[in-house]
Amino acid sequence: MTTGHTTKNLIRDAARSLFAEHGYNGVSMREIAQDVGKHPGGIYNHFPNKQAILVDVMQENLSRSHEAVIAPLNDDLDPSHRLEQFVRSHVRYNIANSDDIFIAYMELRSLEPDGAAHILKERKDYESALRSILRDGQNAGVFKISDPAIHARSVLSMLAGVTVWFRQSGPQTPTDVVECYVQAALQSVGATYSTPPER
Amino acid sequence: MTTGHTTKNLIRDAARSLFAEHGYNGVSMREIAQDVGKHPGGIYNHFPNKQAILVDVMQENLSRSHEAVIAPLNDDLDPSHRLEQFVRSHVRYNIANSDDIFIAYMELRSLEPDGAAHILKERKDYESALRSILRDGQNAGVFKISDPAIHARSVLSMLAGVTVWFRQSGPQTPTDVVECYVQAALQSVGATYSTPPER
DNA sequence: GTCTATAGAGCGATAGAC
DNA sequence: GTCTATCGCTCTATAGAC
Repeated sequence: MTTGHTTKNLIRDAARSLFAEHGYNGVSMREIAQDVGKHPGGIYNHFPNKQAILVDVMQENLSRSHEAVIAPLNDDLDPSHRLEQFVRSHVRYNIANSDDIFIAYMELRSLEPDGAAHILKERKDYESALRSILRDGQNAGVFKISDPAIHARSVLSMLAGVTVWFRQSGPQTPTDVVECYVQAALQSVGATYSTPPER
Repeated sequence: MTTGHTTKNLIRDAARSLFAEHGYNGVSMREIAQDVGKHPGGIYNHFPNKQAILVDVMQENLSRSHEAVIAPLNDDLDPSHRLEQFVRSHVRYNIANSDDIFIAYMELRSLEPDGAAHILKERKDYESALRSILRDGQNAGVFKISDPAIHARSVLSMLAGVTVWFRQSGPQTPTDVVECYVQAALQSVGATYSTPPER
């Protein structure tokens, strides 16, 4: 996913994959080094310590997901279509970057306080973008929700779940899965969902 | 949560709490021992190794949640009310046992193959109980879902998310939160949700 | 920038006295 | 069943040659 084959990027890519599979505490610097074909000490020429690799992986994901999901949101759309736009690009991003999403959810607790503060703030921004869509829809009377904050979190955890089970090699195509989650997410806040045009 | 204050139960309780906070790989036998006021070697009088503690914690959760959520399901009810019954008891259980739910989702990858096989089977049974409710509702024409299997997983991950943020000390009461998730879950499969009687 | 070598600490697990 | 003591191993991180 990272562009450029510098050693630093190779280390980040290897760490992302290993962290997603075994967890931050389940991966050693030796394993990361071996994955990029280098010797253990060499990693410290590119990152000051193990924690910095985790922070780097998480921050890269946050900026990429912001660019892919939050930035394109069109404020001129009505709440239902804005929500649909959000959910569709969010699920697409989750499927295409499942390792990152898995890490974002699982390894918050592995962050030391300094890194955690910045990353938690970016996560809050992401959550509040969805929450404001839900609030608009509630005020406009097109959503049926009793608490926008809780419904925002419930939608996000629902959509994060796709990374746990979806595999490109499985029976469903990404497009099928995206459409299914769009339906579930829109319906969960009481928005009307209409089947997309036949493909 | 475990009844009886035998040393074995105290070890299991301490491990559950520590595993939920720092992850299986982030907790040492020494920390568990210190939490129960014993010395490290003493744990091995009650469990053969660290992995056995994790398996024990997970299995206890599976049997308790089965008893609390799956066993009471009333097959005579129509799909909508059966789903509502499932979701309500499931969310209640998740809130009251958030450490267990967190561990069940996060530490599957920390299980060695032997323990994983049995626990994955019980999880599949749990998921298929929900899936069969969804299929019944789909066949009866009362749910709007394009794939019962995906919607079942999406409901379960939505409901598991409550453990990430809900705290008893927060602004919402458990009853409020349960009701909100019941609404979101029922609406997500296109079932009609009517506000519960005023309390 | 990459290597070898290793320091220093913490890990799971065991042995044996009581 | 609990203690003390310790083995053998792996970990993160550093030092210094090339």
